[in-house]
Amino acid sequence: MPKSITRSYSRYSRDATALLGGLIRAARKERKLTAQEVADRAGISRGLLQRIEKGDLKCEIGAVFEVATIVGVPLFEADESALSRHLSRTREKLALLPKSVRKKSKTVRDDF
Amino acid sequence: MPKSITRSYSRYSRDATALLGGLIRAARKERKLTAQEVADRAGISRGLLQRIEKGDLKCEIGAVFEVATIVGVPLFEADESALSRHLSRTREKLALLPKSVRKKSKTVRDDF
DNA sequence: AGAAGATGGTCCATATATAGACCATAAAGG
DNA sequence: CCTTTATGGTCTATATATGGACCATCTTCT
Repeated sequence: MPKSITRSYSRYSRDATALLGGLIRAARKERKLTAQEVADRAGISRGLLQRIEKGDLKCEIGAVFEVATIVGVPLFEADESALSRHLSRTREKLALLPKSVRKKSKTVRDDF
Repeated sequence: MPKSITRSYSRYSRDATALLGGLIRAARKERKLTAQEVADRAGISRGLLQRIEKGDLKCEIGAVFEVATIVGVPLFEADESALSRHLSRTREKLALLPKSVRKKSKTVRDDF
């Protein structure tokens, strides 16, 4: 990330991340799990878990999803098999779409 | 991340990330958007977008969610207001839960 | 109230994700 | 078919996220 960039995020993205973090924290407490315990199970540090629960946008998605899985917050589909099926269907669908998106048709009838 | 750790992820996390990436790619193509266009709009590099669409677990969640938002893949709730409401409810719920999770009650009646 | 423990924050060193340039290939469209 | 351009990959430098230690404060339970 050379230029030292401060990335901007839409409200939707921020809300979604904050919501996910909140759900994780709530789920963790309902299950009476310590931050340290969950962090250990996820193979991350307690500090990172705190940031995830706070809705920090700059955490790796793998860590966030892993924690969500551990405390029982469903992503997309509740069960694994449903998710797998959905994944397969998406792959099939993707196979049908054009491989490349053509942009420069140019002369797009902006002539009048 | 001192110790040079290769993080392990559950199948569920991997599938969820792959699914999200696939949905993003499918949505992008349906909308006839070039990888470069979406990357520019999201303020990220084309390379990162490729990794996101491939379901790379080590991308920052903010970038992933931002791209999803741009191409129109819904996170949690479809519309923003619903998401905001859900967020509020989660915050309220969280306020009711105990602030700390006690673990060492010890002497948990394992004595018999 | 006191003790034990959980949480939240800071700081630093370092592993690593990212941007950007580059190249090769493939695919769309004229 | 031939041109154009989108895609996918590699490589490098650098910005930065993370782990770990530390500390202060607050909670819970006795």
